[in-house]
Amino acid sequence: MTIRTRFAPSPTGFLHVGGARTALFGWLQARAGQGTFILRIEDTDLERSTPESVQAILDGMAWLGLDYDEGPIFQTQRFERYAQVVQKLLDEDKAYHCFCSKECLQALREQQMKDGDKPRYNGKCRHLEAIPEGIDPVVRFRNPHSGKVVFEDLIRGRISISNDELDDLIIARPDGSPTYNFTVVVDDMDMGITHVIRGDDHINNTPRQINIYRALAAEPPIFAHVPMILGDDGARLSKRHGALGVMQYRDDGYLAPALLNYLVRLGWSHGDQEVFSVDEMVELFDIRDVNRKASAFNTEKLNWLNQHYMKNLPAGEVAEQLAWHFSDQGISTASGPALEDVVGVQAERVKSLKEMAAQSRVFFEAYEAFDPNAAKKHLRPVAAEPLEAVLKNLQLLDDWSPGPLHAVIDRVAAELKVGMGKV
RNA sequence: GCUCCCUUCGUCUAGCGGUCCAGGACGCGGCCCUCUCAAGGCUGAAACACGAGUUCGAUUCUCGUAGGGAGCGCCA
Repeated sequence: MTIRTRFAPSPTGFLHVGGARTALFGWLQARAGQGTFILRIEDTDLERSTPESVQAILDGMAWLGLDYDEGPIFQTQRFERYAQVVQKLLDEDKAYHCFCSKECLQALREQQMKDGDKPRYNGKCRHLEAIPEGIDPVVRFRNPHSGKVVFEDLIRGRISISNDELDDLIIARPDGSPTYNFTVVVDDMDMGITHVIRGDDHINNTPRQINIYRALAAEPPIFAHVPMILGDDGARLSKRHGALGVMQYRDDGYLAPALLNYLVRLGWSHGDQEVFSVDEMVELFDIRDVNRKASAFNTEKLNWLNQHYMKNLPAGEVAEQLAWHFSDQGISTASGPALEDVVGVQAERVKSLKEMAAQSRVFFEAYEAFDPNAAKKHLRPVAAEPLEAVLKNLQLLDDWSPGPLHAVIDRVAAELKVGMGKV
């Protein structure tokens, strides 16, 4: 069987680390089996979906190097297909129109909660003889009343829930637009998805989705529900509490391979190995080895990995990323040492590229100001002033020349009795 | 409230009945190296949530308890 996986975010914000890890797992599973990885944008919520979010997701995935073979496929472009399937279910009496008002359903829910029951639709419109006038109905899926749904989750193991816990969910709104639990099924079915790898907040939706597959006479895919990621403090990682978009990590000076490595080790391991190249991940990863419990994001460890990659990746590769930070910080690197050399000297002193650029600023300014060929005559007053004092104090000014960078760094640092972070 | 799910050092994890008075990594402490800061080497403290049961033997299997999470939308 050729593996087909997909990542299906809804474009209502940036790509955060939790989503990125889910995408990574799906991507790895596909790459490992020479399968296909598909990107699908779940934008059926017209209210909250934005083109900016779509772009943010695309940017995030591109930065991480998670390339997809098919897509992006937008659900909003498949409304015709959904309508067709809804009609089919209606024709086969596997779905029905429901005329209950939102208010009525709300009242029902409250009553059930009050009685200590699990709120669910009571099936009032299941067998309606008279069709009420003047109401645009929703369409509900006729869920089986008896029996239970059992499935083998690749990560959680066997999960079973009895059908009487489930109610008849709405698959189409009065205006005909489809709802999530229905579109996922139709899409995954149409796209031939073999492994559905998604966040474990979807576990509870899975049984009802399986019922829809059955109604459609389709074989359900294999499911793998990955646990969520908690914040540094162990609390839920939410947008307003520490959740950052992956591009923020780029801006903060992290290398994509470091973030990827960190993310893959969060909830997954291969013996005692900590460092994985992308190729190794592809070779060793198996979704079945993913842990069940939620894990807390640990920035300290990410920092360690980031530095590891700054030191061990080919300097040229790191320099490319570093260049972005120099320009981001408005530092001219026109004159001065080669960026590869900066990486070579600075990598073991800082935790991020952003820091590396910031701390190298003084040297680039020095090079510019003390250019032996031209700058001797016109020291740039503003930038050169404090630096000049430092160098004079170090008696470096006389013999200054763009020599070995690390010697200068070491002498400046020694004089100031601090790490370069303070310079 | 109801249903489903989770539980090894502070954190990420190894462990798939005896090899575990529980191993690795980040972080933290100490020592060494060193003109500073790092980096590097060595080293130390630090965990099987609790209670029953199964078993000759449980971190590992079963069941409870406690704690945590998710879902219960005409959101995805």
